[in-house]
Amino acid sequence: MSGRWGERGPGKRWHREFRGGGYRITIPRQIILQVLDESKKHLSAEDIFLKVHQIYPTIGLTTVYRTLELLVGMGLVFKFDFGDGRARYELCRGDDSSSHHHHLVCTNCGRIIDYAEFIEEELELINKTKQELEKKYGFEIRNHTLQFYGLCKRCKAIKE
Amino acid sequence: MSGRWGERGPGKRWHREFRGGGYRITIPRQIILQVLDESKKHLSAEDIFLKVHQIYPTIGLTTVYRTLELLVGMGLVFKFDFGDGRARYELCRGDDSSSHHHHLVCTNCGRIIDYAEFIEEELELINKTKQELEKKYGFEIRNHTLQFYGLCKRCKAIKE
DNA sequence: TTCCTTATTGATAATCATTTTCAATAATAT
DNA sequence: ATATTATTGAAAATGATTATCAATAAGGAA
Repeated sequence: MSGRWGERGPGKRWHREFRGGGYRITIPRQIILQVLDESKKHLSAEDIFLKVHQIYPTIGLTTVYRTLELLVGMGLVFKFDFGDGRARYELCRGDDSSSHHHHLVCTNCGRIIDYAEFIEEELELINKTKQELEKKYGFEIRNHTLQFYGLCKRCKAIKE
Repeated sequence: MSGRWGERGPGKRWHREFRGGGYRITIPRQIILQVLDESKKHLSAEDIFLKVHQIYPTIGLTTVYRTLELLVGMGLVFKFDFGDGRARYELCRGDDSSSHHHHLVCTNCGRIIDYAEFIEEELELINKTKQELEKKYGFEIRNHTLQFYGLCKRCKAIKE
């Protein structure tokens, strides 16, 4: 409320990543990170803009886009797409089970389900694949998505 | 060359799917399908437009978009996204190994690699997951993607 | 075949998410 | 405190995709 994130809040938390890259730690950036940190779900740029706007009304949508681009480049945020024309963003949270991006997407209504079944097994295979691909193609892999597309129960029923 | 696709070419091939849905089999649709069928790679709408244009110069970009949307809805074409702001389209070719959508995407330069390593193992696990998810969530799953994001060899080198 | 109905087409304009531009502002180093 | 320069936000520009609408053509009926 009293605007001193720089002392012990999110501002401090990513201090190294920012200053190491020559980037400044600004209020808008701190609040965007705070919003991402407090949200579990895949947010669109506008979702983020609206949430930040409640805390910091002078924020501009442009700044949100720019900051997200920066954070993606820094590897702090993961950007992905469900095919509905708007990108989604999510804070990277290490390799634990809360950071996987495995979804079930309805191509008709756009509904998205984060599933957790087989996550352990999947992550094991994916990790193995990842290492092999990094070696073979010289990539530095930072993230992955596994998405299933189809019709959700409701849309399937509507279409008979 | 002599434009008689309706006799034994692609026009005939998807006759059932079209007429069954009440859709008409038109020249533009046949050529779009022909182009998709002859292309292995994930094409953007504009890629497809340009290829169709060489065969059928009066084609309009609008028709390409509309037809692709129709084909996606019919389940004949798979639409997906690499995060570069334009959708890609690919003809569905059954469940064989030529129809997987497993990619390695460079988030810096946009390079895309279709990899084939571990495909068998992956498909096995994915198929198992798919069936479980269909049962649990009532989805009718039609497709999936598995994508790894990161920096390609070249971009990694440039950034030190 | 010829005509009729209506889905489809293609040019154009409209949308919508994302980027670019640029003068004003604010975060750091000195 | 001050100078330097990254960052911001408003507004305009971009680029992919979608909606509009009169003209055309596919497929069924006569």
